[in-house]
Amino acid sequence: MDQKGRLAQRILDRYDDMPRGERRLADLLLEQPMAVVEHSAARLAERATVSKATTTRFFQRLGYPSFKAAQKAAREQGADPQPMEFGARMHRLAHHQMDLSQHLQSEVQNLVRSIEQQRSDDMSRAVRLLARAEKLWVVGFGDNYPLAHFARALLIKIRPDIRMIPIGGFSVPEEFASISASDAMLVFGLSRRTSALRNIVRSAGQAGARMVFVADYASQPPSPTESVVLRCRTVGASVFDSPTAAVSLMIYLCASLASHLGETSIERLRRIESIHSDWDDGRSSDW
Amino acid sequence: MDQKGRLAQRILDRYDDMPRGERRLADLLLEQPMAVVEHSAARLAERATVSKATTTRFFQRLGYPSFKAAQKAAREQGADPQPMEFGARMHRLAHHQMDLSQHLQSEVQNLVRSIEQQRSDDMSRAVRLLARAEKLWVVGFGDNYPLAHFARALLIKIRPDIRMIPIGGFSVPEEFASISASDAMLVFGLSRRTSALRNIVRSAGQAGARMVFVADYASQPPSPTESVVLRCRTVGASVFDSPTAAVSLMIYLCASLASHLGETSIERLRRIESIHSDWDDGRSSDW
DNA sequence: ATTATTAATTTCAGAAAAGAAATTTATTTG
DNA sequence: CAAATAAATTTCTTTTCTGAAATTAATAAT
Repeated sequence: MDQKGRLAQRILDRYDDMPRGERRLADLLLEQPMAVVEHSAARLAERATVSKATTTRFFQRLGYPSFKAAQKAAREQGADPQPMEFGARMHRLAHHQMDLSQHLQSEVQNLVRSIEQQRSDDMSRAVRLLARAEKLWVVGFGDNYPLAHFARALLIKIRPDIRMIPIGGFSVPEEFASISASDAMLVFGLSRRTSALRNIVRSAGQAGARMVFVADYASQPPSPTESVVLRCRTVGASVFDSPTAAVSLMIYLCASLASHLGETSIERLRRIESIHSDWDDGRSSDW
Repeated sequence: MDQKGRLAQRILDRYDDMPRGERRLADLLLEQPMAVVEHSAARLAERATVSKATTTRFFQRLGYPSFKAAQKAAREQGADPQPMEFGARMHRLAHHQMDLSQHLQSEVQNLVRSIEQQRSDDMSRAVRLLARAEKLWVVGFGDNYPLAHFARALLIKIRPDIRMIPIGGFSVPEEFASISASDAMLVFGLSRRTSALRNIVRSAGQAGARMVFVADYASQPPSPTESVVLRCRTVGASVFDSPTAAVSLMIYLCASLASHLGETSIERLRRIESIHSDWDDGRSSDW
């Protein structure tokens, strides 16, 4: 009935009733979607510490006639986006009534799964990387802009020199010119990635800046050395993708960063708080 | 140092090598941490569609001598996180109790509680109100600005005439002057509410505009007739308040609105999608 | 205190999963 | 084209998981 989706989609669809070994493969492939085209089935098995037999069964369970078939499909769709998704969403919008509990379930799953899958050393690498940076660039275009904005609002509370890209209506290259090898960049690339984003990432890489990518499972960010990829599940119960898990992860990331920075950031938070109360930006309960 | 970990922590520790049935229980308990004290082992089994035997084994695998022991431990440790004052937060930050599983639990609780408490007729009133409006104003200052921005990004996909306040560096009254009685306003007032916000709300009320407030539980928005208050839990596990639930609620609200608007919004979404692909703002999986 | 009731654990047999090895299929090389 | 090699799949066996039923422990009622 349903259109055969991308590999990641198929995995998520069946994730809940996969046995342990297959789940290991699932996790591996969600984390590294390219692995399926880059490695042999045997190598995948090895990396997931699972037998070759299990690997074969895994791809069969996903509905592929064979591993090769899955690999081929992935290779073809790899550069190509998922073509049918939009139509499917419209269909769902038109016919399904929105159901809060369904939404809740989906959201909680996004959260739980995203956080479950998070490698704690990735997280702490990200924190160290952001802490060490001289200037910190926060980048997000289109739908990712509010997310970037949100992250910046958190970051600016705990350390100085946080810059947004894009900003106002200013031309990006002019602003971006001042990036240096001692800087770090927090890049939001959920769902749609514009060429502007690609350009920036490339330039930042050339400038030698470290990067933290916030991505969904479907995408494959570049991974230069010393960059970190934080993946979020963004499945939406209806028309829209959900950045909820990404937001949540940012809160955790920033809290960790604050903790890592220690007294410096505490002092900064205090100062901000005191300025606020000077200005009487109320925390009172009435509006 | 730390006592035996919290339930959620233990679950996450072992999650990766849990068999399927136990994972069902794990998911259930991560999503509803209170379930372990509120229900019997048999009831948990039932809710996770798993046998009682599995439930027993599950808690044993987690290292508890028995289900009862786990329940007792949860009851003692389990009082859910209360909002803390600034000082307490600083203290916690300084003493570095950053724990992913705690964050997760707090976030899921925020989500679940926020959505559970939502009166469904409030939701649909909000939808109708936003659907009927001629122009739609989205308002959020300070920390609420990214949220407002995010909401606007969703709304503009499904209907025209969405205005942000504040915008750019423009003076608010000048922009705001064009509000009319046939307009509606979506107002974000989580945590800190500035005087600018109060002013706007007052003026909008005088102009006769309908309003949807997104507020936390601590605050008491004004409630003129025909306005709706959507409350969100924003308790953070660490330094920062968490707008996660608010984000999620906005997604639902906007999806419902899209559904309510029907063909109009579908058409609009299609147009947007097609413009995107014209411009080749890629949905490709590479960066 | 004894019994009745309910809840949790253990036992046990059948089902599912997983790996090793055998087999088949594809690919390379002579 | 055949043989050799490599890769994927199946088969077969062992191990792990699971639920039903039996057992034991806890709680309530008399």
